Amino acid sequence: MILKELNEILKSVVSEVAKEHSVQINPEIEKQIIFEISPDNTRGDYASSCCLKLSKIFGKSPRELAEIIKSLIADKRITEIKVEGPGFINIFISAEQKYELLKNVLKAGDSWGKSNDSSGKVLLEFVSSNPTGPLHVGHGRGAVLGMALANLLENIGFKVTKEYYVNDAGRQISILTSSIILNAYVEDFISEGTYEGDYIKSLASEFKDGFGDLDKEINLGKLDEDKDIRLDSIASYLQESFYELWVKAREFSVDKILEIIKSDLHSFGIIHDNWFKESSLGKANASDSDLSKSLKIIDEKGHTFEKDGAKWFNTTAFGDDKDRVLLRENGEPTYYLTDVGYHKNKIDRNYDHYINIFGADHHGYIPRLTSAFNVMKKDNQEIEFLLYQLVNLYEDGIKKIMSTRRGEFYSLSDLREELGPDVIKFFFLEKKSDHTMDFDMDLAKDESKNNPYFYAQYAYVRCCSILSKASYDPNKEIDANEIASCYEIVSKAINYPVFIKEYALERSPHSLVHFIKEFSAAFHSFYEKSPVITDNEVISNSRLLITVLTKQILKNSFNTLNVTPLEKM
RNA sequence: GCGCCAGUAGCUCAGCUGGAUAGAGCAGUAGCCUUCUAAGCUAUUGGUCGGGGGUUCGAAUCCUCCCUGGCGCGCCA
Repeated sequence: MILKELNEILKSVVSEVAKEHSVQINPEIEKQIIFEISPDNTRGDYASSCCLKLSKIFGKSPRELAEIIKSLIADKRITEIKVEGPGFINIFISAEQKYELLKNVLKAGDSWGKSNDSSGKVLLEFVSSNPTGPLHVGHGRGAVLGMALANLLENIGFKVTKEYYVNDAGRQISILTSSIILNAYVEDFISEGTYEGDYIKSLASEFKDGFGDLDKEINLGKLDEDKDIRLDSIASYLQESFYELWVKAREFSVDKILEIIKSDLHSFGIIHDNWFKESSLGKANASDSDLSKSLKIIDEKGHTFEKDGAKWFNTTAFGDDKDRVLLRENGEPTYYLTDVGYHKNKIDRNYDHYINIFGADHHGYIPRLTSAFNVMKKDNQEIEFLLYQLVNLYEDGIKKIMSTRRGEFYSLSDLREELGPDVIKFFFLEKKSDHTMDFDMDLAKDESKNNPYFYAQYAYVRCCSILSKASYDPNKEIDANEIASCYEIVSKAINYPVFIKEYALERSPHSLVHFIKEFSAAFHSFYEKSPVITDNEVISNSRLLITVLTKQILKNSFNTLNVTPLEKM
């Protein structure tokens, strides 16, 4: 990469000057000795503001320092170097050199943008929605974000494992199991608090067809008025009196709903490598379970205490605002402990980076999980969290209500059936994830430049359309100046790996969407003012090269976002 | 009350590890189709970057206080 090489030249020149002036440069400042990619050609191809930052320690004015550095920079690819403004160094690359650099893009093809700059294993956990129903629209945002992030990280050399944590134990699953049994075998019951909706009814009837009739009747008897007490007593009654039914119904429900979730995800092209079941963590009192192992470590490191008959973890020592209970007064593990155990299991699987994508409503959970992780982790392991905020759907300018009291809700698959997966992915990724999003369904359906998804796809379609009529011939003559005049397309193409790396390290797929929008705009503009297929063979071949490059960069970008580029519209 | 996230053009949002005149799309205004898809392009109007202080050569960006909005603060999961 030319930018990397230019940065090395700049660094060595600066350190040379520093030596002459007996100036010490600390690593913090050294990081700032770099060139940046210029957004337009008025300031050259690359610019550095390092002299503004270094002027103080050199005891010289920024411009003065810039002139010294300028005089020492030499590289055959640079045609011009200028000191401008308060002390910026702007450098210009020759058109011929740009053409040479573009050949690398063509050579790399689909792998342009990929690198091995980073290394290490990443465990990326995302979605992890409870297997109690189909995914809703909000889950979709987390799912799409996770997939795009995984692709970005893989582009720059990380080995990423995508994991889904399945909460297949606990109270919600008991309620789900009860819901299925009640719907299958009981005529009339109080539905408040149970899972409802068409998917429950159809699963219940499917289960009844498979399991058959019961040999005794379910008699719920008198039930408490309190919803939670009622639900728990139904669950324990069913579990005790109909054990086989209960176990079968639970397995059936979880399996079936996981199938629904998987199919929701697959229809968006989202594939998890690993489905980790909470039930596999074992019991807290089993000596070699993940739960007991994690308890033991936190205990041994002296971070637990007993209070009110429960076992606590002093997470406040790690920045949490409250200490947290691990084992309840009755000896049962809390949900928190199961998550701690899950992370113990993750740690033992020896990854370098752990990334958890959570809905923003779980942000309060981060300090306590980080506390546990840091107590249990091995050296050099680190954890980070990415949050995504709510999605509000708007249709005809009106906020769409996504759930009803009957448990019927407007699901992710409903949205997909209405719009198709790709435009949804593009829209979800367009905004920063940690920001509430208004999703305009009318705009998503619009087939005009107002819709950024169509606008970008249309640029790709135009490339394909041109290239179906003529092809770039690398052996024929080109006009380097003609190519270099397409500054934005050329600059973005040459520097594409730099952008990808930045977006991956910043964990910001939304920046790639903005890149695509800008890049498409640059191509549409080019398309209007520069007819590609002309009588002039040299000009045509040059413009065909621009078209080929655009197609390639758009393709690689769409692929990274897990969006399928359209060849025709 | 405490914590997290946000407040940038009429609307939807970029920019935020300090740097050269604050960007884009929509909406508004004025133009461009015998020519590779006008499903598009060009030009232009529009901003005390929520408000007050501070840090410095320089602040939308960092610190602090305040205002407004969203979310979260269980021995629930």
